[in-house]
Amino acid sequence: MSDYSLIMTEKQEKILTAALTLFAKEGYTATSTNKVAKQAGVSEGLIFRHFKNKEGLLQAILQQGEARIKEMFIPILTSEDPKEVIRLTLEIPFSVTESEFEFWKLQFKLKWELEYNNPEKMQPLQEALAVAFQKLGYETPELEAEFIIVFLEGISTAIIKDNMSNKLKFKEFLVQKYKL
Amino acid sequence: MSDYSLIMTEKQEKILTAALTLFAKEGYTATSTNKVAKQAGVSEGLIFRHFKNKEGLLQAILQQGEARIKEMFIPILTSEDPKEVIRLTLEIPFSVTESEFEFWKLQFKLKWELEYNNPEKMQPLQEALAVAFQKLGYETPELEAEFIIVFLEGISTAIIKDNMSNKLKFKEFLVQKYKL
DNA sequence: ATTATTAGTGAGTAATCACTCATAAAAGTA
DNA sequence: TACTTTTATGAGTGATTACTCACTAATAAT
Repeated sequence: MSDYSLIMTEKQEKILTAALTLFAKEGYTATSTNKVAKQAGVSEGLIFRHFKNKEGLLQAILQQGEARIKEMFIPILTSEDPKEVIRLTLEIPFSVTESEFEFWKLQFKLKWELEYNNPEKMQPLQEALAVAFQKLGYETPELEAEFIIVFLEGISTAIIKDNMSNKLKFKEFLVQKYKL
Repeated sequence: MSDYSLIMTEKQEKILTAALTLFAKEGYTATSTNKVAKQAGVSEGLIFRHFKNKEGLLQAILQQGEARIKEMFIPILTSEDPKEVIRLTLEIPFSVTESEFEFWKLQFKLKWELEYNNPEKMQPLQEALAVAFQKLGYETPELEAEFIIVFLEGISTAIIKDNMSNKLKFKEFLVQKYKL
């Protein structure tokens, strides 16, 4: 995976923004580079000048987004309080801001559209959860941690697809369930 | 949604089988009708004779598969034993047979690729779960039911993507968690 | 001021897309 | 057997695809 410079021209950023929006809404394969160019108000050729090809454009988007996601994990991975680790983890899908929403949706789409499979991205979080459950005296902390990770996939999907009856109530329910 | 006859020629079935395999593996949009025809050993025109267009082909696949899925739900929805209702529900993703696996994968892909969104498909199951949890004296049976439905999405994803460390152990863990 | 480098354009290209259609083979019916 | 209907083919079509390239505009370096 090659790196993309952080210094960008105005048009380069407009391409990335337009592509993220369209990829998240219509899907990567279904979005043509022509469409991206029009949305960004840019000639189609410029996309290939800056990002080499369509896949390079996608990689640039992913690189930017993943850097932002990693920052979200820092407070969880550095916390010493086991209950806080669990609470912060469960809160992740509820705290996805408007601006990050598109990127989250894109990631879920890509998981199924391409063989963009990286469960190891959740590994550090899962290990932190296992430690937390152990501290709290749970019998099988590793399984409890895996349970949460698996569950996280479900909540995220429900939230992104807007299939959750009442987010706040559900969140309170989770807090109660784990006595956080 | 139009109906597709259950009586089919040999080639018609070969088209459906090939399309299911390819759609599940490569995705609906990314799979060309030309590819389907070649995999089925059939001329491309035949697809359009039998299924009108590419979307009709997809609908025929979904119609067949959904009928099979519905049958899987019958024993759960008719059971009087609340623990059995919960146990059978949690067992669903673990009991997806080899032949049904492709269809399950396709459904998950379509959920993100197209706006093929139908959470109401799970509604009867969710209601049955709510009744079950109420019978067992849970404080908030509706939220417990929603919890299971949300969780089901996570387990199914993990199993389809083969991200589960040990299916059997995890299943036992769930049984213990709900004292089934 | 001159040169070199980068940013940006837009017409053009081969390949692929879903889909049509004229025609033929096969199957069903009388 | 003769006729009708259905099944099947495969070449062909216009639209769209990702991508190239010759060229110009702007910026940076000497």
